[in-house]
Amino acid sequence: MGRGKIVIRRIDNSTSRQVTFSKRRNGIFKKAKELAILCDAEVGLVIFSSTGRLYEYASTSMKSVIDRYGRAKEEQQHVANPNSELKGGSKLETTTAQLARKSSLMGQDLSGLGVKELQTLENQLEMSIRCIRTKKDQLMIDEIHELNRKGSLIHQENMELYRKVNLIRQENAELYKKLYETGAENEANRDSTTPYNFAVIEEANTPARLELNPPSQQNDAEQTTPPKLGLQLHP
Amino acid sequence: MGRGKIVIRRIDNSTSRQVTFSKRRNGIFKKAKELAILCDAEVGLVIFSSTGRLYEYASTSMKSVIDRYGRAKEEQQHVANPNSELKGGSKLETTTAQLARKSSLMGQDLSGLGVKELQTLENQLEMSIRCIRTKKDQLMIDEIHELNRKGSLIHQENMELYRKVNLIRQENAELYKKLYETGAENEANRDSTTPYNFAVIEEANTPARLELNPPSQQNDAEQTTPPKLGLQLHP
DNA sequence: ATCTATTCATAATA
DNA sequence: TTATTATGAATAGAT
Repeated sequence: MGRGKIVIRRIDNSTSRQVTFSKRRNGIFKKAKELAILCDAEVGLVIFSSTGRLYEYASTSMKSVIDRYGRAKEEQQHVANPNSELKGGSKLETTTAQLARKSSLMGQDLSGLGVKELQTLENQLEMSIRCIRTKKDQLMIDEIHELNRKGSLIHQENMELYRKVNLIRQENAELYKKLYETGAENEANRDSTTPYNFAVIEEANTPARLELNPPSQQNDAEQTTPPKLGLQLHP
Repeated sequence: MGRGKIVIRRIDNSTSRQVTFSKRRNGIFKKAKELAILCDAEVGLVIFSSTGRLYEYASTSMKSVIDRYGRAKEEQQHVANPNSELKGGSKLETTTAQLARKSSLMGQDLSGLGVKELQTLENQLEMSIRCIRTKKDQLMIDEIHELNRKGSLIHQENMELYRKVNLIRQENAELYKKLYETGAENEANRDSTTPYNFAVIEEANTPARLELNPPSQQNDAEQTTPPKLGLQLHP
Protein backbone atom coordinates (compact mmCIF):
# COMPACT_ATOMS: atom_id res chain seq x y z
CA MET A 1 0.00 0.00 0.00
CA GLY A 2 1.74 2.99 -1.17
CA ARG A 3 3.20 4.28 -4.35
CA GLY A 4 5.44 1.29 -4.64
CA LYS A 5 6.08 -2.03 -3.05
CA ILE A 6 8.75 -2.18 -0.39
CA VAL A 7 10.80 -5.00 1.04
CA ILE A 8 10.65 -5.45 4.78
CA ARG A 9 14.11 -4.59 5.93
CA ARG A 10 15.56 -1.85 8.09
CA ILE A 11 15.17 1.57 6.47
CA ASP A 12 18.63 3.04 6.20
CA ASN A 13 17.67 6.66 5.76
CA SER A 14 17.11 7.94 9.25
CA THR A 15 14.54 10.53 8.30
CA SER A 16 12.49 8.11 6.23
CA ARG A 17 12.71 5.62 9.05
CA GLN A 18 11.31 8.11 11.53
CA VAL A 19 8.51 9.11 9.21
CA THR A 20 7.58 5.54 8.47
CA PHE A 21 7.71 4.82 12.19
CA SER A 22 5.21 7.57 12.91
CA LYS A 23 2.82 6.48 10.25
CA ARG A 24 2.96 2.80 10.97
CA ARG A 25 2.84 3.35 14.71
CA ASN A 26 -0.42 5.21 14.32
CA GLY A 27 -1.66 2.48 12.06
CA ILE A 28 -0.89 -0.34 14.42
CA PHE A 29 -2.36 1.50 17.41
CA LYS A 30 -5.55 2.00 15.47
CA LYS A 31 -5.60 -1.68 14.57
CA ALA A 32 -5.03 -2.63 18.17
CA LYS A 33 -7.92 -0.53 19.36
CA GLU A 34 -10.21 -1.87 16.67
CA LEU A 35 -9.30 -5.43 17.52
CA ALA A 36 -9.98 -4.86 21.20
CA ILE A 37 -13.37 -3.33 20.49
CA LEU A 38 -14.55 -5.48 17.63
CA CYS A 39 -13.47 -8.76 19.15
CA ASP A 40 -13.78 -7.99 22.84
CA ALA A 41 -10.11 -8.77 23.44
CA GLU A 42 -7.65 -7.44 25.99
CA VAL A 43 -4.76 -5.94 24.11
CA GLY A 44 -1.48 -4.48 25.22
CA LEU A 45 1.03 -2.95 22.85
CA VAL A 46 4.42 -1.53 23.75
CA ILE A 47 6.71 0.10 21.23
CA PHE A 48 10.14 1.60 21.76
CA SER A 49 11.35 3.73 18.89
CA SER A 50 14.93 3.40 17.74
CA THR A 51 15.61 6.58 19.70
CA GLY A 52 14.35 4.90 22.89
CA ARG A 53 11.04 6.67 23.24
CA LEU A 54 8.18 4.63 24.67
CA TYR A 55 4.75 4.40 23.05
CA GLU A 56 2.07 2.26 24.54
CA TYR A 57 -1.53 1.25 24.18
CA ALA A 58 -3.58 -1.00 26.40
CA SER A 59 -7.28 -1.69 26.01
CA THR A 60 -7.62 -2.01 29.79
CA SER A 61 -4.41 -0.99 31.55
CA MET A 62 -0.86 -2.03 30.92
CA LYS A 63 -0.56 -3.30 34.47
CA SER A 64 -3.55 -5.52 34.00
CA VAL A 65 -2.19 -6.85 30.73
CA ILE A 66 1.25 -7.56 32.13
CA ASP A 67 -0.11 -9.22 35.24
CA ARG A 68 -2.45 -11.36 33.21
CA TYR A 69 0.38 -12.19 30.85
CA GLY A 70 2.54 -13.34 33.76
CA ARG A 71 -0.20 -15.52 35.11
CA ALA A 72 -0.97 -17.02 31.73
CA LYS A 73 2.70 -17.80 31.19
CA GLU A 74 2.96 -19.52 34.53
CA GLU A 75 -0.08 -21.57 33.81
CA GLN A 76 1.43 -22.60 30.48
CA GLN A 77 4.58 -23.73 32.27
CA HIS A 78 2.55 -25.65 34.81
CA VAL A 79 0.66 -27.43 32.07
CA ALA A 80 3.89 -28.21 30.24
CA ASN A 81 5.72 -29.38 33.37
CA PRO A 82 3.14 -30.23 36.01
CA ASN A 83 5.21 -31.83 38.78
CA SER A 84 8.22 -29.53 38.94
CA GLU A 85 6.86 -28.39 42.29
CA LEU A 86 8.47 -31.10 44.29
CA LYS A 87 11.93 -30.96 42.85
CA GLY A 88 14.41 -29.10 45.00
CA GLY A 89 16.88 -26.77 43.38
CA SER A 90 17.07 -23.04 43.83
CA LYS A 91 13.39 -22.71 44.53
CA LEU A 92 13.66 -19.30 46.09
CA GLU A 93 14.72 -17.53 42.92
CA THR A 94 11.74 -18.87 41.04
CA THR A 95 9.47 -18.10 43.90
CA THR A 96 10.71 -14.58 44.26
CA ALA A 97 10.14 -13.86 40.61
CA GLN A 98 6.66 -15.32 40.83
CA LEU A 99 5.75 -13.33 43.86
CA ALA A 100 7.22 -10.30 42.24
CA ARG A 101 4.98 -10.51 39.26
CA LYS A 102 2.03 -11.03 41.53
CA SER A 103 2.75 -8.55 44.25
CA SER A 104 1.50 -5.73 42.12
CA LEU A 105 -2.03 -7.05 42.05
CA MET A 106 -2.49 -6.72 45.79
CA GLY A 107 -5.89 -5.22 46.31
CA GLN A 108 -6.50 -4.68 42.63
CA ASP A 109 -6.78 -6.33 39.30
CA LEU A 110 -8.65 -9.43 40.27
CA SER A 111 -11.24 -8.66 37.63
CA GLY A 112 -11.86 -11.12 34.85
CA LEU A 113 -10.57 -14.17 36.69
CA GLY A 114 -12.39 -17.45 36.87
CA VAL A 115 -12.58 -19.73 39.87
CA LYS A 116 -9.92 -22.00 38.41
CA GLU A 117 -7.55 -19.13 37.72
CA LEU A 118 -8.11 -17.80 41.23
CA GLN A 119 -7.52 -21.23 42.72
CA THR A 120 -4.24 -21.54 40.83
CA LEU A 121 -3.23 -18.08 41.95
CA GLU A 122 -4.09 -18.83 45.54
CA ASN A 123 -2.04 -22.02 45.52
CA GLN A 124 0.95 -20.35 43.97
CA LEU A 125 0.88 -17.49 46.45
CA GLU A 126 0.64 -19.89 49.33
CA MET A 127 3.61 -21.81 47.99
CA SER A 128 5.57 -18.60 47.64
CA ILE A 129 4.73 -17.55 51.16
CA ARG A 130 5.85 -20.88 52.48
CA CYS A 131 9.19 -20.68 50.70
CA ILE A 132 9.85 -17.16 51.89
CA ARG A 133 8.83 -17.96 55.41
CA THR A 134 11.15 -20.95 55.42
CA LYS A 135 14.06 -18.86 54.25
CA LYS A 136 13.37 -16.14 56.80
CA ASP A 137 12.95 -18.62 59.61
CA GLN A 138 16.24 -20.24 58.72
CA LEU A 139 18.05 -16.95 59.12
CA MET A 140 16.43 -16.22 62.45
CA ILE A 141 16.95 -19.72 63.74
CA ASP A 142 20.64 -19.66 62.99
CA GLU A 143 21.12 -16.50 65.04
CA ILE A 144 18.94 -17.76 67.83
CA HIS A 145 20.68 -21.12 68.03
CA GLU A 146 23.96 -19.37 68.52
CA LEU A 147 22.56 -17.20 71.29
CA ASN A 148 20.95 -20.20 72.91
CA ARG A 149 24.21 -22.08 72.82
CA LYS A 150 25.96 -19.27 74.64
CA GLY A 151 23.07 -18.80 77.04
CA SER A 152 23.03 -22.46 77.93
CA LEU A 153 26.75 -22.35 78.69
CA ILE A 154 26.19 -19.55 81.16
CA HIS A 155 23.19 -21.33 82.54
CA GLN A 156 25.31 -24.40 83.11
CA GLU A 157 27.88 -22.31 84.85
CA ASN A 158 25.12 -20.85 86.95
CA MET A 159 24.08 -24.31 88.05
CA GLU A 160 27.62 -25.12 89.02
CA LEU A 161 27.78 -21.96 91.06
CA TYR A 162 24.58 -22.85 92.87
CA ARG A 163 25.96 -26.27 93.63
CA LYS A 164 29.11 -24.66 94.88
CA VAL A 165 27.21 -22.23 97.08
CA ASN A 166 25.30 -25.07 98.63
CA LEU A 167 28.43 -27.04 99.27
CA ILE A 168 30.21 -24.16 100.91
CA ARG A 169 27.16 -23.17 102.85
CA GLN A 170 26.82 -26.66 104.14
CA GLU A 171 30.44 -26.71 105.08
CA ASN A 172 30.05 -23.33 106.65
CA ALA A 173 27.22 -24.62 108.77
CA GLU A 174 29.30 -27.53 109.90
CA LEU A 175 32.18 -25.28 110.74
CA TYR A 176 29.89 -22.98 112.57
CA LYS A 177 28.33 -25.82 114.48
CA LYS A 178 31.75 -27.13 115.36
CA LEU A 179 32.84 -23.73 116.51
CA TYR A 180 29.72 -23.44 118.59
CA GLU A 181 30.24 -26.85 120.16
CA THR A 182 33.86 -26.10 120.94
CA GLY A 183 32.73 -23.22 123.08
CA ALA A 184 31.25 -19.72 122.76
CA GLU A 185 34.20 -17.79 124.01
CA ASN A 186 34.35 -15.02 121.39
CA GLU A 187 30.88 -13.51 121.37
CA ALA A 188 32.03 -10.42 119.44
CA ASN A 189 33.20 -12.39 116.46
CA ARG A 190 29.87 -14.02 115.91
CA ASP A 191 28.31 -10.72 114.95
CA SER A 192 30.58 -10.30 111.96
CA THR A 193 30.07 -13.81 110.61
CA THR A 194 26.71 -15.31 111.32
CA PRO A 195 24.30 -12.70 110.00
CA TYR A 196 26.30 -12.36 106.84
CA ASN A 197 26.04 -15.91 105.73
CA PHE A 198 22.38 -16.75 105.33
CA ALA A 199 21.11 -13.23 104.92
CA VAL A 200 23.16 -12.48 101.83
CA ILE A 201 22.27 -15.68 100.06
CA GLU A 202 18.54 -15.14 100.31
CA GLU A 203 18.70 -11.50 99.26
CA ALA A 204 20.90 -11.93 96.25
CA ASN A 205 18.92 -14.87 95.06
CA THR A 206 15.35 -13.71 94.97
CA PRO A 207 15.24 -10.60 92.75
CA ALA A 208 16.96 -12.21 89.80
CA ARG A 209 14.57 -15.11 89.87
CA LEU A 210 11.52 -12.87 90.02
CA GLU A 211 12.43 -11.16 86.77
CA LEU A 212 12.86 -14.35 84.84
CA ASN A 213 9.82 -16.32 85.93
CA PRO A 214 6.42 -15.82 87.52
CA PRO A 215 6.90 -16.12 91.28
CA SER A 216 7.22 -19.79 92.16
CA GLN A 217 6.94 -20.95 95.72
CA GLN A 218 10.25 -20.41 97.45
CA ASN A 219 11.59 -23.73 98.56
CA ASP A 220 11.76 -23.71 102.31
CA ALA A 221 14.17 -26.60 102.48
CA GLU A 222 17.79 -26.04 103.31
CA GLN A 223 18.99 -26.26 99.69
CA THR A 224 19.43 -23.24 97.41
CA THR A 225 18.13 -24.21 93.97
CA PRO A 226 18.96 -22.52 90.66
CA PRO A 227 16.05 -20.72 88.98
CA LYS A 228 14.56 -22.20 85.85
CA LEU A 229 15.53 -20.31 82.72
CA GLY A 230 13.20 -18.64 80.27
CA LEU A 231 15.72 -19.11 77.49
CA GLN A 232 14.68 -22.15 75.51
CA LEU A 233 12.81 -20.69 72.55
CA HIS A 234 12.51 -24.00 70.78
CA PRO A 235 11.34 -26.44 73.35
CA MET B 1 -11.23 -2.80 3.52
CA GLY B 2 -13.46 -5.58 2.67
CA ARG B 3 -16.66 -6.05 0.82
CA GLY B 4 -18.27 -3.35 2.87
CA LYS B 5 -17.48 -0.70 5.41
CA ILE B 6 -17.98 -1.57 9.08
CA VAL B 7 -18.43 0.46 12.23
CA ILE B 8 -16.04 -0.20 15.07
CA ARG B 9 -18.17 -1.76 17.75
CA ARG B 10 -18.28 -5.15 19.40
CA ILE B 11 -19.34 -7.85 16.94
CA ASP B 12 -22.38 -9.53 18.40
CA ASN B 13 -22.30 -12.73 16.40
CA SER B 14 -19.85 -14.93 18.23
CA THR B 15 -18.72 -16.81 15.15
CA SER B 16 -18.09 -13.68 13.14
CA ARG B 17 -16.26 -12.22 16.11
CA GLN B 18 -13.95 -15.19 16.29
CA VAL B 19 -13.28 -15.13 12.59
CA THR B 20 -12.59 -11.44 12.58
CA PHE B 21 -10.36 -11.93 15.61
CA SER B 22 -8.26 -14.48 13.78
CA LYS B 23 -7.85 -12.37 10.70
CA ARG B 24 -7.14 -9.13 12.43
CA ARG B 25 -4.85 -10.80 14.90
CA ASN B 26 -2.73 -12.08 12.07
CA GLY B 27 -2.83 -8.67 10.51
CA ILE B 28 -1.68 -6.80 13.56
CA PHE B 29 1.09 -9.29 14.26
CA LYS B 30 2.34 -8.81 10.73
CA LYS B 31 2.23 -5.05 11.18
CA ALA B 32 4.08 -5.31 14.45
CA LYS B 33 6.84 -7.37 12.89
CA GLU B 34 7.15 -5.01 9.97
CA LEU B 35 7.34 -2.01 12.26
CA ALA B 36 10.05 -3.59 14.34
CA ILE B 37 12.13 -4.46 11.30
CA LEU B 38 11.54 -1.41 9.15
CA CYS B 39 11.99 1.11 11.92
CA ASP B 40 14.39 -0.73 14.21
CA ALA B 41 11.95 -0.58 17.11
CA GLU B 42 11.43 -2.91 20.06
CA VAL B 43 7.84 -4.07 19.99
CA GLY B 44 5.80 -6.16 22.35
CA LEU B 45 2.21 -7.14 21.69
CA VAL B 46 -0.04 -9.13 23.96
CA ILE B 47 -3.57 -10.13 23.02
CA PHE B 48 -6.08 -12.09 25.04
CA SER B 49 -9.03 -13.33 23.03
CA SER B 50 -12.50 -13.04 24.49
CA THR B 51 -12.19 -16.72 25.34
CA GLY B 52 -9.08 -16.01 27.41
CA ARG B 53 -6.47 -17.44 25.07
CA LEU B 54 -3.12 -15.65 24.99
CA TYR B 55 -1.39 -14.57 21.78
CA GLU B 56 1.86 -12.71 21.91
CA TYR B 57 4.56 -11.22 19.77
CA ALA B 58 7.78 -9.57 20.81
CA SER B 59 10.51 -8.39 18.49
CA THR B 60 13.13 -9.25 21.11
CA SER B 61 11.56 -11.11 24.03
CA MET B 62 8.51 -10.32 26.07
CA LYS B 63 10.58 -10.29 29.22
CA SER B 64 12.90 -7.72 27.75
CA VAL B 65 9.98 -5.59 26.64
CA ILE B 66 8.21 -5.75 29.99
CA ASP B 67 11.39 -5.01 31.92
CA ARG B 68 12.22 -2.09 29.71
CA TYR B 69 8.65 -0.88 30.00
CA GLY B 70 8.86 -0.97 33.78
CA ARG B 71 12.09 0.96 33.77
CA ALA B 72 10.80 3.54 31.32
CA LYS B 73 7.69 4.04 33.43
CA GLU B 74 9.74 4.55 36.56
CA GLU B 75 11.91 7.04 34.80
CA GLN B 76 8.80 8.89 33.67
CA GLN B 77 7.60 9.05 37.26
CA HIS B 78 10.99 10.25 38.44
CA VAL B 79 10.97 13.03 35.90
CA ALA B 80 7.44 13.99 36.87
CA ASN B 81 8.15 13.85 40.61
CA PRO B 82 11.90 14.07 41.13
CA ASN B 83 12.26 14.37 44.91
CA SER B 84 9.85 11.72 46.15
CA GLU B 85 12.92 9.77 47.24
CA LEU B 86 13.29 11.46 50.56
CA LYS B 87 9.72 11.30 51.72
CA GLY B 88 9.04 8.53 54.19
CA GLY B 89 5.88 6.50 53.94
CA SER B 90 5.60 2.85 53.12
CA LYS B 91 8.78 2.80 51.11
CA LEU B 92 9.15 -0.93 51.25
CA GLU B 93 6.08 -1.72 49.17
CA THR B 94 7.27 0.49 46.36
CA THR B 95 10.73 -0.91 46.65
CA THR B 96 9.54 -4.46 46.57
CA ALA B 97 7.59 -3.86 43.42
CA GLN B 98 10.56 -2.16 41.83
CA LEU B 99 12.92 -4.93 42.74
CA ALA B 100 10.37 -7.40 41.56
CA ARG B 101 10.24 -5.98 38.11
CA LYS B 102 14.00 -5.85 38.02
CA SER B 103 14.89 -9.12 39.64
CA SER B 104 14.13 -10.98 36.47
CA LEU B 105 16.94 -9.33 34.60
CA MET B 106 19.60 -10.85 36.81
CA GLY B 107 22.31 -12.00 34.52
CA GLN B 108 20.34 -11.26 31.40
CA ASP B 109 18.71 -8.61 29.37
CA LEU B 110 21.12 -5.76 29.89
CA SER B 111 21.35 -5.30 26.16
CA GLY B 112 20.35 -2.04 24.62
CA LEU B 113 20.85 0.10 27.72
CA GLY B 114 22.70 3.37 27.77
CA VAL B 115 25.03 4.56 30.48
CA LYS B 116 22.35 6.81 31.89
CA GLU B 117 19.78 4.05 32.00
CA LEU B 118 22.28 1.73 33.65
CA GLN B 119 23.20 4.40 36.18
CA THR B 120 19.56 4.87 37.08
CA LEU B 121 19.08 1.14 37.37
CA GLU B 122 22.13 0.79 39.58
CA ASN B 123 20.93 3.51 41.92
CA GLN B 124 17.47 2.06 42.20
CA LEU B 125 18.77 -1.41 42.92
CA GLU B 126 21.08 -0.08 45.58
CA MET B 127 18.19 1.73 47.19
CA SER B 128 16.12 -1.43 47.10
CA ILE B 129 18.88 -3.44 48.66
CA ARG B 130 19.25 -0.91 51.43
CA CYS B 131 15.54 -0.99 52.24
CA ILE B 132 15.38 -4.75 52.27
CA ARG B 133 18.50 -5.07 54.35
CA THR B 134 17.08 -2.60 56.85
CA LYS B 135 13.86 -4.54 57.13
CA LYS B 136 15.68 -7.84 57.53
CA ASP B 137 18.06 -6.43 60.09
CA GLN B 138 15.16 -5.07 62.08
CA LEU B 139 13.64 -8.51 62.36
CA MET B 140 16.90 -10.07 63.45
CA ILE B 141 17.70 -7.32 65.88
CA ASP B 142 14.36 -7.62 67.62
CA GLU B 143 14.90 -11.31 68.29
CA ILE B 144 18.47 -10.81 69.32
CA HIS B 145 17.64 -7.97 71.68
CA GLU B 146 15.20 -10.19 73.46
CA LEU B 147 17.76 -12.95 73.82
CA ASN B 148 20.36 -10.50 74.97
CA ARG B 149 18.00 -9.13 77.58
CA LYS B 150 17.44 -12.60 78.99
CA GLY B 151 21.10 -13.44 78.73
CA SER B 152 22.09 -10.34 80.61
CA LEU B 153 19.69 -11.23 83.40
CA ILE B 154 21.38 -14.58 83.80
CA HIS B 155 24.74 -12.93 83.58
CA GLN B 156 23.76 -10.56 86.33
CA GLU B 157 22.66 -13.44 88.44
CA ASN B 158 25.95 -15.09 87.71
CA MET B 159 27.80 -12.07 89.04
CA GLU B 160 25.73 -12.14 92.19
CA LEU B 161 26.54 -15.77 92.66
CA TYR B 162 30.24 -15.11 92.30
CA ARG B 163 29.98 -12.35 94.83
CA LYS B 164 28.12 -14.67 97.13
CA VAL B 165 30.69 -17.41 96.72
CA ASN B 166 33.42 -14.99 97.62
CA LEU B 167 31.59 -13.79 100.68
CA ILE B 168 30.89 -17.23 101.98
CA ARG B 169 34.33 -18.40 101.19
CA GLN B 170 35.77 -15.48 103.06
CA GLU B 171 33.53 -16.20 105.96
CA ASN B 172 34.43 -19.82 105.74
CA ALA B 173 38.08 -18.93 105.91
CA GLU B 174 37.47 -16.81 108.96
CA LEU B 175 35.49 -19.53 110.64
CA TYR B 176 38.13 -22.02 109.79
CA LYS B 177 40.85 -19.79 111.13
CA LYS B 178 38.87 -19.22 114.29
CA LEU B 179 38.29 -22.91 114.73
CA TYR B 180 41.97 -23.55 114.23
CA GLU B 181 42.91 -20.90 116.78
CA THR B 182 40.44 -22.23 119.30
CA GLY B 183 42.24 -25.53 119.30
CA ALA B 184 42.68 -28.55 117.03
CA GLU B 185 40.96 -31.09 119.23
CA ASN B 186 38.88 -32.96 116.61
CA GLU B 187 41.34 -34.00 113.90
CA ALA B 188 38.86 -36.44 112.35
CA ASN B 189 36.34 -33.74 111.53
CA ARG B 190 38.79 -31.67 109.57
CA ASP B 191 39.00 -34.32 106.87
CA SER B 192 35.37 -33.92 105.95
CA THR B 193 35.51 -30.15 105.75
CA THR B 194 38.81 -28.72 104.64
CA PRO B 195 39.48 -30.52 101.34
CA TYR B 196 35.98 -29.91 100.19
CA ASN B 197 36.09 -26.17 100.35
CA PHE B 198 38.82 -24.85 98.09
CA ALA B 199 39.15 -27.90 95.92
CA VAL B 200 35.57 -27.76 94.68
CA ILE B 201 35.62 -24.09 93.90
CA GLU B 202 38.57 -24.27 91.58
CA GLU B 203 37.31 -27.31 89.73
CA ALA B 204 33.81 -26.10 89.06
CA ASN B 205 35.01 -22.71 87.97
CA THR B 206 37.55 -23.35 85.30
CA PRO B 207 35.86 -25.50 82.63
CA ALA B 208 32.84 -23.26 82.12
CA ARG B 209 35.02 -20.23 81.66
CA LEU B 210 37.23 -21.95 79.15
CA GLU B 211 34.30 -22.61 76.81
CA LEU B 212 33.16 -19.04 76.73
CA ASN B 213 36.43 -17.20 76.27
CA PRO B 214 39.98 -17.78 75.18
CA PRO B 215 41.92 -18.71 78.31
CA SER B 216 42.65 -15.55 80.21
CA GLN B 217 45.18 -15.52 82.97
CA GLN B 218 43.61 -16.84 86.14
CA ASN B 219 43.82 -14.20 88.80
CA ASP B 220 46.00 -15.52 91.52
CA ALA B 221 44.60 -13.22 94.17
CA GLU B 222 42.16 -14.52 96.73
CA GLN B 223 39.05 -13.28 94.87
CA THR B 224 37.01 -15.44 92.51
CA THR B 225 35.95 -13.25 89.56
CA PRO B 226 33.08 -13.90 87.18
CA PRO B 227 34.05 -14.67 83.59
CA LYS B 228 33.42 -12.09 80.91
CA LEU B 229 30.52 -12.94 78.65
CA GLY B 230 30.67 -13.43 74.91
CA LEU B 231 27.05 -12.40 74.66
CA GLN B 232 26.94 -8.76 73.57
CA LEU B 233 26.41 -8.94 69.81
CA HIS B 234 25.90 -5.21 69.47
CA PRO B 235 28.62 -3.54 71.47
C1' DA C 1 1.68 18.09 7.24
C1' DT C 2 -0.97 16.75 3.02
C1' DC C 3 -1.81 14.30 -1.17
C1' DT C 4 -2.60 10.25 -4.04
C1' DA C 5 -1.20 6.09 -6.53
C1' DT C 6 -0.69 1.73 -5.03
C1' DT C 7 -0.51 -2.12 -2.23
C1' DC C 8 -2.47 -4.46 1.58
C1' DA C 9 -5.89 -6.15 4.84
C1' DT C 10 -10.03 -7.93 5.35
C1' DA C 11 -15.59 -8.39 5.26
C1' DA C 12 -18.49 -11.04 3.02
C1' DT C 13 -19.01 -15.23 1.04
C1' DA C 14 -18.37 -19.98 0.01
C1' DT D 1 -10.80 -23.61 9.56
C1' DT D 2 -9.18 -22.10 4.93
C1' DA D 3 -9.81 -19.83 0.35
C1' DT D 4 -11.66 -16.34 -2.73
C1' DT D 5 -12.50 -11.76 -4.03
C1' DA D 6 -14.44 -7.13 -4.04
C1' DT D 7 -13.61 -3.29 -1.45
C1' DG D 8 -11.96 -0.05 1.91
C1' DA D 9 -7.74 1.20 4.53
C1' DA D 10 -3.02 2.00 5.08
C1' DT D 11 0.82 3.94 3.51
C1' DA D 12 5.29 4.97 0.29
C1' DG D 13 6.83 8.46 -2.09
C1' DA D 14 6.25 13.07 -3.53
C1' DT D 15 4.99 17.89 -2.42
